[in-house]
Amino acid sequence: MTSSPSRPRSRRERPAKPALSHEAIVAAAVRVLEAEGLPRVTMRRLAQELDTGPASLYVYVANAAELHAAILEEYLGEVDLSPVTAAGDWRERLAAVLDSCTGVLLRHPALAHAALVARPSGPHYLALVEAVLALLHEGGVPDGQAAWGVDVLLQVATATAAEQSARQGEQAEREQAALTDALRAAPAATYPRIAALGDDLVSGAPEERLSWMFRAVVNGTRTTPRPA
Amino acid sequence: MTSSPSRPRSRRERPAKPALSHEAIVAAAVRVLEAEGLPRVTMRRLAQELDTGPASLYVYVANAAELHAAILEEYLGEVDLSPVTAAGDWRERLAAVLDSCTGVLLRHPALAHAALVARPSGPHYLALVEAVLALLHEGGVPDGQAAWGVDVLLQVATATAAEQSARQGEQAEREQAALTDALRAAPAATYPRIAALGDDLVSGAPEERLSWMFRAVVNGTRTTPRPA
DNA sequence: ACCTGAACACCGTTCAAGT
DNA sequence: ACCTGAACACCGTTCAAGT
Repeated sequence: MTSSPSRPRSRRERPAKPALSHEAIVAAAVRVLEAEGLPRVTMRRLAQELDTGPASLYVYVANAAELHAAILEEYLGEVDLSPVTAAGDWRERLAAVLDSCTGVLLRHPALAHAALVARPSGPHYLALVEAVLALLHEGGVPDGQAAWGVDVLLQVATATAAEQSARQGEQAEREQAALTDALRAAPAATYPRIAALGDDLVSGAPEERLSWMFRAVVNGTRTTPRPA
Repeated sequence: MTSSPSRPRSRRERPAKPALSHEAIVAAAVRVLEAEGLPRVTMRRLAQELDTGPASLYVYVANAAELHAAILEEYLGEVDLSPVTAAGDWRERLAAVLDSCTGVLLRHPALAHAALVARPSGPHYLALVEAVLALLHEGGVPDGQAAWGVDVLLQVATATAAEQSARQGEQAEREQAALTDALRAAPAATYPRIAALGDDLVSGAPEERLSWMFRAVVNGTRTTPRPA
């Protein structure tokens, strides 16, 4: 955000050469992500966006992985935490927070994938952990179980988004079809339970399944004591 | 490593130019994976290993992602399914199968990561699904819940391995330390629950936590009815 | 002291041209 | 018909050299 050195304009089309900084790089990354998708968020593309060479970015960012984590932190701020203080059943409000989290990750597919690799530790991530812990506490879940349960819950939210987002495009649809076919064609002699359950294995809308998953994991967290 | 064209040998050090096939490519991939790690399992490296150009591989493999899925299928054959027919508590035997699955994925780190992206559908994967279903059935878990539960269980096994394997190397250790610090330093005013739980959030050995996770998800699967 | 051009060592995938 | 050399369009990261 440098000022134009010649004549000032009330509204410039684009800042000629914004000063480099960690913040500016993350902002550029978000811009490119929104406009061109995460595969294009590369050090080189970002350098181009910031009108410099790729080497310059390494003054502010350790590597590409750290950058991905920073982008993730940024987006975690979009998770709707209002259900924490809303009225209603704590389970439903917890599911709402987790649904929002999955939704944010799904909105920018490959981001979810980054979420599994990079462990964030910024304020937005902490706020999300706090929200889940607060709702588990409200539901009377013992502290020790809540402490470990928050991990599984966020993992399910993240992994589901990562899976879903990976299964986009024609190739992934063929893979999904291959799995459905393989399950249906599984011989009852070798795979009796698969045969017995049949289409039930792939039944239900994704949201329905995800919602059940969250409830199941919450119930498990509530009822499973930690080892002594 | 070409064979000498002059005199024949009873035992060549290495086949001069193995015939190309999907099988041969996967075998070469496993070889390179074991010797050099997954980052080196690239189309180009494999082509070199098979003494040809990268373009030739595309006659037998659609793309790099499909190849990763094939490698994963291969390794899933190493999962120990013997607990299915062993004696003892079904929960413990189910945990043993899932532990073995996580173990296989952890043995070759980045493989787990591929497992989240590529949905396999080969016989080894089906056998794993069958094993989990059989044990849930033995435990009296209703069919519908088992059908959806197997997804969460394998997801937890996979995601845990992916997380763990991503957290290797110096950089990842610093990230983990940053998270621990951030949790400890979280001000009680903004993050009361995090502050209340303290070190409990990062307590326990990884295996202990994983074992608890499996038990919690199994319990949740057993007790959470599917929507009508 | 701070920044970066240019290079190093790679990628996946395609396609025209060979056998 | 089957295979592939060479090219296209990229990567992340480093470091010597500039200002």
